[in-house]
Amino acid sequence: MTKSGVGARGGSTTGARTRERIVEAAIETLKTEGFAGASARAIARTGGFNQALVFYHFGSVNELLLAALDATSQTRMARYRDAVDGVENLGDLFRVATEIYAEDLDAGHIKVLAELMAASTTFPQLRTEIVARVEPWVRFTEEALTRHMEGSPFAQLLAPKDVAYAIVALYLGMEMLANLDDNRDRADAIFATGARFAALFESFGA
Amino acid sequence: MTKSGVGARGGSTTGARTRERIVEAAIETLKTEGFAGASARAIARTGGFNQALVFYHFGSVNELLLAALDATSQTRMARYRDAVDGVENLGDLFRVATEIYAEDLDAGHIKVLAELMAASTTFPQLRTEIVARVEPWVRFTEEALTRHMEGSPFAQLLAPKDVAYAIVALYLGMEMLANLDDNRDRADAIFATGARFAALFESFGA
DNA sequence: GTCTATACTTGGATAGAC
DNA sequence: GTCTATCCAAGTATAGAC
Repeated sequence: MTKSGVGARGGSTTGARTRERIVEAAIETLKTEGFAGASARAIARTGGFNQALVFYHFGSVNELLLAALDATSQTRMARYRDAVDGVENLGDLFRVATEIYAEDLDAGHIKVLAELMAASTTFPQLRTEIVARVEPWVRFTEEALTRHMEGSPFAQLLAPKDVAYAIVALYLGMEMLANLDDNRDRADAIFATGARFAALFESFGA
Repeated sequence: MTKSGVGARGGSTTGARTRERIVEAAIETLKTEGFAGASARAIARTGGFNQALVFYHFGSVNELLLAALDATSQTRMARYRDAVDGVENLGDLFRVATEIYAEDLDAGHIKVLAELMAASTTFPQLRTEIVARVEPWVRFTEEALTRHMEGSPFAQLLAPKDVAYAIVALYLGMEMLANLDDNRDRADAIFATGARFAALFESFGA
């Protein structure tokens, strides 16, 4: 509703840059302080700007947080798309997924999503919005799987849609667990296990 | 710190029953309103008692919420232990896990944990406490797996500890996703896929 | 478009009556 | 051990100056 005046010229006005700064600060605060700590005041403190700007540019804190989720999702999706592009087989897919996931974990990208998902219990208005932002990830995973599972003898056993859903769930769960004990090793071990499995699959498929 | 006077006789005084009522209300509120909605006042409203009792009996809201997590964890652990007791093979294990997980999802048992895990980002004091309460679940899963994977040709490929960690992560993630879109079907599909896999494993092992 | 000031609300927590 | 009353801190959101 409340929007800054970005003209039809498409140039980035000062207002648009401020919006970006606010979104960045929101992401950072969400990562380090969690949802309950991501108040307008805390976000403003993080970004070094005025608290009232949040409401001027985004109307409410929750709307800002959704914009923050949009921003991370977009950059992360681009990264994943790019990385998955050069993949030739299921083993490669696993290796690539392992690497990027390590990035995610270190940088806390998934945390933004996880925090907002948990918060959507308290703020039902968030739910629909978040569903719409999770769905592309399930679809992306499903498509990547479909491409590389075709012809595999496991294709009949495993519906890509289900596997994709499970993988997204696993990512979320690992993020939560890893953040809890500050231990990436176990997530790494899971990927290693998955990789061994993928290798096994391919030996059957050959 | 602040504790009600439960005497050495072990009988349940009125104070002890009130504690229980508060814990139950906390669980209920956490499930329906989420962490951000689980204020002392909201919990008191749910349980029909006075808000000040939370502080008298538990010192702070967060300490109450941890007590709530303890309570659900205990009853759920008992349920899982009981159900897994009669299991003879990996296929059974899957069937049983599927059934109880459906209960969890419907009743929102895991939600209590998921909400508190997300909140632990904001309240670091919660973290250590929650780690201690997650660990038994990983261990329980690991032990159940170890019992039924022995002798399987996959035992060398899959370290029970890693698989257990992955399963706990998967449970958490599925809970979050299922609550998001109010759709249990996909979680069911994942279990069904897992069951087909377990059957495949056993056909190899026989 | 950004800042200051402020109104309003909710929640944590305690004191003191019962 | 429970309730009423209250204090205080923090947060959302808006009005109005700049």
